[in-house]
Amino acid sequence: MRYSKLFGKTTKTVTKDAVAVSHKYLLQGGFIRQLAAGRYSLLPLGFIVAKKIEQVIRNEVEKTGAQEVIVPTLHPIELWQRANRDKKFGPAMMRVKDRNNSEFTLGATAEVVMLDLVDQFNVSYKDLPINIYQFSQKFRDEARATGGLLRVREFVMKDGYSFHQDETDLMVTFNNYKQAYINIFKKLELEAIPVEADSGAIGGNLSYEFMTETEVGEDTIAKCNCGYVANLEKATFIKQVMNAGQKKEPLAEVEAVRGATMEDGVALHKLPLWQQTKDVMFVDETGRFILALIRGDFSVNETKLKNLVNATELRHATDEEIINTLHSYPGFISPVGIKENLNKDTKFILVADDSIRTTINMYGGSNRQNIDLLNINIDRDWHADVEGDIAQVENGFLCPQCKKWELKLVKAIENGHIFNIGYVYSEPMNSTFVGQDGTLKKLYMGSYGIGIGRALATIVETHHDDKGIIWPSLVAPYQIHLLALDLSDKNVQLQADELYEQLLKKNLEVLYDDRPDITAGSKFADADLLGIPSRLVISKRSLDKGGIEIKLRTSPNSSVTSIKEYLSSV
RNA sequence: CGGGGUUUGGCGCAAUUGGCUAGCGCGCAGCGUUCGGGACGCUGAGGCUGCAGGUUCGAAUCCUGUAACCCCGACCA
Repeated sequence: MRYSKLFGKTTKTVTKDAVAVSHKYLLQGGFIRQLAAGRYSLLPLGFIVAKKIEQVIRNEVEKTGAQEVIVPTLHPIELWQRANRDKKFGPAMMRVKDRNNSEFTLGATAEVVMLDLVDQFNVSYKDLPINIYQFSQKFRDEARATGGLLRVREFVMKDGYSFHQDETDLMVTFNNYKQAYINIFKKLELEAIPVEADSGAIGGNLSYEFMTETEVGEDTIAKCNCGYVANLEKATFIKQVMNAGQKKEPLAEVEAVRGATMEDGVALHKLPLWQQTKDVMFVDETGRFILALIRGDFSVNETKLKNLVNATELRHATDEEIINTLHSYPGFISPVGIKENLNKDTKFILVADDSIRTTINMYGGSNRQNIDLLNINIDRDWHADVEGDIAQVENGFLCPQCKKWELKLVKAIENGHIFNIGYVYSEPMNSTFVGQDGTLKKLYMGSYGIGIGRALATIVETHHDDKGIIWPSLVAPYQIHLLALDLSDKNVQLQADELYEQLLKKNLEVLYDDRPDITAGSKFADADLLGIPSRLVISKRSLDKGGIEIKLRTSPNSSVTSIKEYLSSV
């Protein structure tokens, strides 16, 4: 490609809106342009990279037996409703109507469409597993798009789906896919760690996210030197026993004129934070109140809580609700006696983090203003409806795996996600296959996604220097960046054009900077910015030295070789 | 959705006690000199100052409304 003819140019300045490095360099290099918030065009350079990433994915994924298909972008809303997905995905779904007033959703993911497709073939166990995938535009009305290509509202995703007789059968494909993803990210030179994760809106009981550590990541993962890694929504830690063995003292009521914070409680009672009860009141999407109880030095992870109590949405209860509906008082909520004060029609559940068992004689509110209770003990003074882990991991907490080292929280980008979905969709959609015994059985399902644009941006995030991008060779838009300097010199011009033609004849991917009136410095700067792996310079000077100068983007040094020699080496 | 901010040629910015023809740099086009790390000179094109309404002799500047975009948070594959 002659650079003079390439659509999309480099720019010296870039909008101040570009905060993430990848956003900045991709704009500056002419890889992408923004249309609207979270909606980007890929220019030729960006599109070539995207296609190369797709090819890497295609090659690896097909090793799992996956076959490529393509399904429509607009999905009949009824299909999503049948699978109960419209509620789970909710506001992130884009909806449109056609002229007949039929409602569609713009595909945010395609589990139900693929399941419906498979269903049409009346499959038997002999057909299974079925393993299909596509590359297609996905639409998600994200609350907030950020970081250029890192989180967008419209993007190309590779989404794969597999259908099985049972979980055992799925696990074969699932593990193959896991390996395929590991291979893909290795080839893309993205260090993506498989992390056990929450399945979120896709559903299912086992999922792995492939996380790449970067400063601009929007997810947080907990890591330990021993190798333990988990998404914050899933990560656990050792909750050390504090005073659990001690003697239980009698429950006592004391006056407590204090503020509503944990610190106020510590200051007033001169007792450790961990001995205080933390009482957080949530309301879920059904209007059910959820009192989450946890040791004072921990905090509640809302995703864990949601999963534990089967809620899809949580919000904090308002002061007004705490006073009028729950007959308690903000800052003085207590598990002791709260249920007895409720009206019959108030839906309420009391959840305790298991850390509550590591300490006794706790102190905290009494559901009345300015009165605290001392020596609160579970089982004696109150009972939890549900007990489990709802605690948020924090830096320095003890690793649950090795039980020796501290967990570190790091920022990461989720670049892929594979799900063991099970019967989440085949159940409501009644999707079945004929088993060996002749009876109908439910299809067991898995799904596997990678966002192309996000992978592209993550590569830039992790492969750049202060001058620009450094593309891994497999996904570089071109392999060779040929710079011709001194083009006013006829000889140089001739030799450069000739060299370009020769390289093309060898089927090499060459970007030829043939701009006649651009200074050397600009061409070098652009070459650094674009990040093509190997740079060739042909100029009066290089020809005087015997040929062309070769420099790799990754190296500060260059060498000169004759054109003939170079051509025979590539 | 809550908090903060921004909006002036393609990009980065300036001009507000309301007042000349809305400036500057980059970029773009033409000519010339240059030519190994973002050269220089001259010339030129390019703006309904986000949009709508209002106040005024006069609005980029004041008022009202509205939209888009960015950041933090909430949310989220």
